[in-house]
Amino acid sequence: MQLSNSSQYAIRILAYMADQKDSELMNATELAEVLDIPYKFLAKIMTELVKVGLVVSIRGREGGYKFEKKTSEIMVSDILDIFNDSIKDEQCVLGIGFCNGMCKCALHDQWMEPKHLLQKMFRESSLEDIAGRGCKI
Amino acid sequence: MQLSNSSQYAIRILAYMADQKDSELMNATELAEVLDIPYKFLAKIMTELVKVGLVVSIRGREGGYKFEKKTSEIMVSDILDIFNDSIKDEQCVLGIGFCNGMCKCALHDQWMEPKHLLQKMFRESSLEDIAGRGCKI
DNA sequence: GTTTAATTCTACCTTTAAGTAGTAATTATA
DNA sequence: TATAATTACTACTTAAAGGTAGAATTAAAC
Ligand code: SF4
Ligand code: SF4
Repeated sequence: MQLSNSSQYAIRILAYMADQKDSELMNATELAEVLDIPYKFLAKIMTELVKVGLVVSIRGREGGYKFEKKTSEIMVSDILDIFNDSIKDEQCVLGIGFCNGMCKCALHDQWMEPKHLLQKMFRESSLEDIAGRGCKI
Repeated sequence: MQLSNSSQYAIRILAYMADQKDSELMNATELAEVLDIPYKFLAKIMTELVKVGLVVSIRGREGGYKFEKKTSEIMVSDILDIFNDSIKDEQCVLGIGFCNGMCKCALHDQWMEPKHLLQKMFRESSLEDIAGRGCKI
């Protein structure tokens, strides 16, 4: 009942980047150091973020990563999607989900409300919301 | 963002057992067959359920498993606890949770409500509630 | 052009969850 | 007492996630 490591790292990376508005371009070495994420693993994650178009990479000397879109337009759910961690509409709490609407277990209806709250939270919170408070996550 | 396989299986097993009130004692072979869970894996899970005292096992010929407590007294969260899948009070949505109360990200407060709903749901739903509807989960 | 600081790629290693196999122990029943 | 049916135990294998290493590639700077 938790996000994958990759999602957690990705969120922390992007939130940190969003915080450093002044220095547009951030390199992997610094990110890994300050966020205490294994350098190579971070690089792997960054590559995925680039592939999916959230950030762009500038290769070569003086290179680094920067946002492709405004941080207010990048939602947490966009990040979770990449690592297949977002909550699908049809997802059962238990993860079982054979049961059809006709024959519901006691949890079925109770799950709707927290599910919607979570989806709303992930879909409506942008990186700008998460960062921009002067504190690291 | 999902329960482990073991938790899912355990819930399905116990829910099925709860449904079969007539035949008190259920054996692993039948459970594995009807629930379509690998026999050996099921046996392993059952051993854990026995260890933790949710069910008792009768060994030897004509043996099997039966509940130790009333199914109305076994809560979903009791099962999740066994496989370390329940939602801890201090658990952050993102799973990060370095952040103290002083410096909260935008998700921090939004997470409280769905978290409490989920905890309540797991803690207050018994096996009797989940089963007893004539449908398999 | 060469050097150098940076990203990217491919392939591998490690750890944990999931699943399997075989055998020992237990007990009702014939 | 022998047999068959059943759980318990120990150890292994497989699959997936998490993480690492090193070479290849890129492009600024000199
Ligand atoms: S009825 Fe229960 S087990 Fe089935 S899909 Fe709904 S919540 Fe999941
Ligand atoms: S502030 Fe955000 S990241 Fe930190 S513990 Fe709270 S929810 Fe988690």
